[in-house]
Amino acid sequence: MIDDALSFFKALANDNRLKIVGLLAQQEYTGEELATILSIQPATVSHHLARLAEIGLVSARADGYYSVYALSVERLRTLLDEHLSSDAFIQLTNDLDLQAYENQVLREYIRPDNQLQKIPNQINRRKIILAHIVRDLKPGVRYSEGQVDRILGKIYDDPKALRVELLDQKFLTRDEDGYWRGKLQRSSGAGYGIWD
Amino acid sequence: MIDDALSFFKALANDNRLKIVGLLAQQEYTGEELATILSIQPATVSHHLARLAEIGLVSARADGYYSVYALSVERLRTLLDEHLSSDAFIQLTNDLDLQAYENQVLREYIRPDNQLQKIPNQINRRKIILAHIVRDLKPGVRYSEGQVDRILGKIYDDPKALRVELLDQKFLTRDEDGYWRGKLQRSSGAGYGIWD
DNA sequence: ATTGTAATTAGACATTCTTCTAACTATTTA
DNA sequence: TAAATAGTTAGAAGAATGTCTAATTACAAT
Repeated sequence: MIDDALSFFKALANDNRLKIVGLLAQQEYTGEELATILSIQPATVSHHLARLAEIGLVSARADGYYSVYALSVERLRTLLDEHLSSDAFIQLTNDLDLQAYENQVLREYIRPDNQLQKIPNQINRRKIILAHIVRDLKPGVRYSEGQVDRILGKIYDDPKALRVELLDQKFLTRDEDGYWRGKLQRSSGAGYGIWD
Repeated sequence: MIDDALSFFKALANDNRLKIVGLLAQQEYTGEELATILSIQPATVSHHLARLAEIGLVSARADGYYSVYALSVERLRTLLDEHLSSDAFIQLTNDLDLQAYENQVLREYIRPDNQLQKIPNQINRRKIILAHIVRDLKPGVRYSEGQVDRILGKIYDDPKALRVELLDQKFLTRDEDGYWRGKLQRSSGAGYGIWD
């Protein structure tokens, strides 16, 4: 997936290869002609053509002892569609663990026995911890203050402080009838798509 | 022109930078988060973000001692338009001397005193020479065989051979009333555009 | 004020890439 | 058949790139 995109951009990330594509976009050329126009050695042209051929952008046809090179317009269209479509950029992250940072922060503050060591100072990390902890409350259920503190007390020795933080950061809501869990929110900035 | 296209493709010709673009296409991230998700050092992330910022693809906003990075969607659209439009590829050749090969062949076979040394064996080169020589005849004018040979004789000691070649390769046409110059043709394969 | 954190920069090291020359193959022409 | 030509491949040298560590800057919290 990302390897294909990478091959595509790498293939075009060179001035002589870009020039070759530009030339072949207008007409066919032999290797000798390309070498002369670009002022480089035939061997170098061969190398660049091979790289362009790797992604199917260029094809060769034999003509006597000449090779005549042509741009594959079909393939160019396909490649542009594949790697520059609205989803293409997002799919570049397919193999990544998007939760890696959150998990790292959780491991840092919550011990293996599930005890919170300390409420993080930085708002960033605090939110990650709170978003995790609030999952101990069931959504849609209303809790008394005592119930909340009992639940929080199982993972931290100052449940009141934890409760206040959860309220401050809107992970927990209260009214005269008690507390309930708010909707989960992202830890980072709001997401948005490339093409709206 | 080509430098801009080159910067664009080079900026995206790296796996970690592609991943960063993919991540930022979905939401904002801090450098620390990117480093964790990509499993690389913050310094390396900084370096890649700087390269993406060079072409305006990424912008940073300060938030405390964090920098929050965002993809510039506007800029991405502009870049795609600029470098992948129908003309973009053709304009990559703007600074090239497209006649370099023809000129080299001409220099090889025609001496400074404008005398043709020899008719090239290879069809390729022969055509280039003939296309050049036929310009000694005015388009639209009808010549007798004697007139043709007199003109060709000024640059080559066997005008008859030259005349036959010009006819063979269709640079010259004849009927019962005489000879006339054919339309000029390209030396290489037929040109075609990318998007028809 | 001091300490801690995120980010950047400089510099070093290793890897990748570009280009060349030289050797070799395939094809054509004398 | 021998010589000439276009192209490819292998290998080497130099340039560019990616990544790291260490030092530095900017900001924030105790």
